[in-house]
Amino acid sequence: MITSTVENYLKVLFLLDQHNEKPVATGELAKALEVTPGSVTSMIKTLAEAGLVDHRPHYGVRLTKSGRTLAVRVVRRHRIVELFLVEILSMDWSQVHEEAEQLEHVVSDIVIDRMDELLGHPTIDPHGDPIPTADGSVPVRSLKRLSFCKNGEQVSIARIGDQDASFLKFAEDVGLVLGEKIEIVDRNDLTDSITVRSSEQEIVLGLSAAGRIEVENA
Amino acid sequence: MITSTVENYLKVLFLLDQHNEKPVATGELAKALEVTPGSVTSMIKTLAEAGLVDHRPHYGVRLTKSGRTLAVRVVRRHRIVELFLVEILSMDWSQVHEEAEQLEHVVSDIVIDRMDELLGHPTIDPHGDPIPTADGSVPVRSLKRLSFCKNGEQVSIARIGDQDASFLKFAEDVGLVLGEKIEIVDRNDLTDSITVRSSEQEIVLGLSAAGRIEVENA
DNA sequence: GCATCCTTTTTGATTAGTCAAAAGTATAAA
DNA sequence: TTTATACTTTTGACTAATCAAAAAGGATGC
Repeated sequence: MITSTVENYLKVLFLLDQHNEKPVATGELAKALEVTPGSVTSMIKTLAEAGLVDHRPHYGVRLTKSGRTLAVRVVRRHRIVELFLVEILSMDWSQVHEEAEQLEHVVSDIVIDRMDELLGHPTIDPHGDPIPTADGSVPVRSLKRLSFCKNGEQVSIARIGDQDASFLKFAEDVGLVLGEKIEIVDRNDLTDSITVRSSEQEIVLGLSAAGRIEVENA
Repeated sequence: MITSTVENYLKVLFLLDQHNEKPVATGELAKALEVTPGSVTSMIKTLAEAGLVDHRPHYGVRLTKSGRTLAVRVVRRHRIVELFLVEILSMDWSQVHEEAEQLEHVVSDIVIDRMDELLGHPTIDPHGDPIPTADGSVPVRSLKRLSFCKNGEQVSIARIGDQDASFLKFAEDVGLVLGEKIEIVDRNDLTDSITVRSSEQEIVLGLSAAGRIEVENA
């Protein structure tokens, strides 16, 4: 039986593996899952025996095909649930991650299908992350970090993947919401900050905060 | 921490305790939870130490006040979720019990409140069972079994608490749905059956099946 | 009063997942 | 080459929940 714990290991492995091209280090996984490295090693052993991951000791872990399939299913559930909570239950953007973290392990396929239908087969979740399709394909978006934009560029907010509720709340408050068009007013390496103008106001962000926001050309 | 297992023990204890006036026997609990009697005894010991139940060995178990409070919260979550799945996600009556059985342990109070609001603060779930209020009170309905009705009585369907999906499906198919008005055409002890007329058709039921349907005077 | 039967409790083992701490490896610096 | 450092793996122990099987209670019949 696939427990929630296993689902979490696979999901986090999938999410970490997207950025890195290298296999995932056990320590990295331990940090992301908030367990000790020893726990990860022993669980990885179990997952490897079940054929869900490939493990080369002292090197790293990678999902197998069947591991990836399971992981993608969990991610799909998570993202559909998040969007559902925001759109249908009018919940706050910043609250839904925690909630979805629990629900992703128990909602049935039937429920997910209904939600998907009710939402009109959406392709992105409230944070701008792609929603994997029912057949397991994961759309890829080519986005760039706001911190890499140049003066004068016109872009629109495409993703704020951050899971920190207070950052999300701040972004929403200053009008940095998905789809919002902004112009780069001043990107300043000296002060380590970037100033952008939305339809409503000018906002100054530190470059590291701006790095957590992704945009596409408007 | 309150685990799902503990929540299930408390919930089942609450539901069993409603019918019986005697304390619940461990064997009864074991049957309802589909575990061995030994498992129940050891869990009951744990619950008793946590002050959630009173246990008199070789006699029976009863919820304490705090145990009951927790149990009622679980039942509230279960019933709101069931209704939500039927009303908002258009799921089948017969499927939602299983689903709610999982969800009841993970949905947050915020989500339950939103669902409750969206549903217009309902008082009964899809099976006709009362939905406990947020402050923990459980409305009582005075219903009688269809099998106890007399010829000529006019009643309306008030509750079909059965959790067997195929029985629920049958009831729905023949139009025995909540609120439906029916008349008792022939209650026959000899053939152990009862014939009722709804607006659409005449239906013959065995008395034991009729015992699983509860009605109120129309 | 005592044997019988059914239920309950106890005992010992098992599984999943975890942690703390010890032991082992790889890499980079000296 | 040796040593230091950082990371990974192993080991042993613990908790929650379970089961199977043995032991103990309690009610009933005679």
